[in-house]
Amino acid sequence: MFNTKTMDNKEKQNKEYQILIAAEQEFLTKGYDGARTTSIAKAAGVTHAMLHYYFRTKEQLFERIVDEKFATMSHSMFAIMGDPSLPIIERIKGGISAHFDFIAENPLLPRFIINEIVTRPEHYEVLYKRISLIIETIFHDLQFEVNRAAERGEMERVDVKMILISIMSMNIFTFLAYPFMEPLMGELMADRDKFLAARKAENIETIMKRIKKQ
Amino acid sequence: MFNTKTMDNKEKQNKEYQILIAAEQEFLTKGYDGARTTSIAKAAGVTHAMLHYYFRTKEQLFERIVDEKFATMSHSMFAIMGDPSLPIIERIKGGISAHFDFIAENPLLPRFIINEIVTRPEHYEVLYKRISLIIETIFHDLQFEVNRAAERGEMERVDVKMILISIMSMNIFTFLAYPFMEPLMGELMADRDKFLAARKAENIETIMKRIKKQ
DNA sequence: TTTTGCATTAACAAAATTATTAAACAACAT
DNA sequence: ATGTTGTTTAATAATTTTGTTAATGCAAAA
Repeated sequence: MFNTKTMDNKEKQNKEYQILIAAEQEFLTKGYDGARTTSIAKAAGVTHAMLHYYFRTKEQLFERIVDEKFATMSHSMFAIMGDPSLPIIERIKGGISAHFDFIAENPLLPRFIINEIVTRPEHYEVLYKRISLIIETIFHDLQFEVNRAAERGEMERVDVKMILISIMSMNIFTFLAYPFMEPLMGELMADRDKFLAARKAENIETIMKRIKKQ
Repeated sequence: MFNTKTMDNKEKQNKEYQILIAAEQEFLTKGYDGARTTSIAKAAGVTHAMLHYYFRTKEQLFERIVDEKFATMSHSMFAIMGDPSLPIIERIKGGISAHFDFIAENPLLPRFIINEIVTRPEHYEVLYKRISLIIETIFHDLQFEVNRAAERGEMERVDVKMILISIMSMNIFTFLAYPFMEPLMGELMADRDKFLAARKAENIETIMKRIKKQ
């Protein structure tokens, strides 16, 4: 969603903003190639000339959405970091949970980002640097804590990078592949919230068992 | 890849087959919307009128690729089942490894399937039934073995469905998000094979710890 | 009130993409 | 040789989608 704090009500109701909202939905669900500027304009309740008036080209409108979604992705990754004031085990537990919740609120984000990077490598440079920075921050801090805890015999001395990948894999895949899991889960899937709660618990349990001292 | 056993050399060199090969590559990397029939024709070394002569429409050509890729996905899922003659722990270990290797040989498959299902729900019905069948087979058999082993105290009594999701999550995400991991992994990523071997080992280790008796 | 600047509309142009057709060609059986 | 069948090419049609423009409105500043 777009920065609502710096937008007053008038702005929220104006056409430019409506176009952004509609574009976000269209690009997230259909990707750049599948998105249609006419369809965005229609959903926003404006003529498609208006769309071009405000954003010039489909490409420029898309860039606006990409920027915003990359920022959201950064936030989601920071969520894994957890609360540094907690003991390391609790901290990782909380990080997994927070990351899961973040993706749950942005379920279309992972597919969008993955597709963008794979099919439009020109975006890669900017994202690469952004991710590197995040990873440096999270990784060094966490690995330091993990090493200390391992020395105290509280947990295994694990490679935090590997653990981070496993956490992201399990959390993100839940939403990427949600449509496939219906036939797999049967009854449990009937209630989406129930299923997600069970998956979150399972992901936490899996990582906890991976890092706990045997 | 297309059934090469029933195709002699003459057929392999013919235009229809070349179009299929080119279409597979184009659709897998760019998706339906991003793919261009002219680009497929060019890559196949035929005029684009030839493409329409053989396959009538882009849609029909695409269906051919979808059918083939859905079949490949089925095979990948069966790989998780492992060798039923082995003890359950070894069997699951082998299943994870085989599944990982299968995806490694078809790294574009997961993104293609996920995008198809999300953006073209009309395919969902056929896939739903196909997955259901596979899952029934794999799940019942594995859960039965797991329950027996759990009674003998050899492992935890886990929900096999949850374990299957975790395995697929970690194996598939490795390839879905491969481009993102470069900044995360640094040196290790320099050698792709080394990284994949490390990831496979980590996925196996994670699941083993999850199911082993504490 | 005039001017200025942005917003809006409708019509249209341009480009890209998919699809068709008519005619030429080749292989081959009769 | 002739007719039949399927293949190939070049040209072009049709459609879809993106982008532009000129005219008009409208509200606030000068």
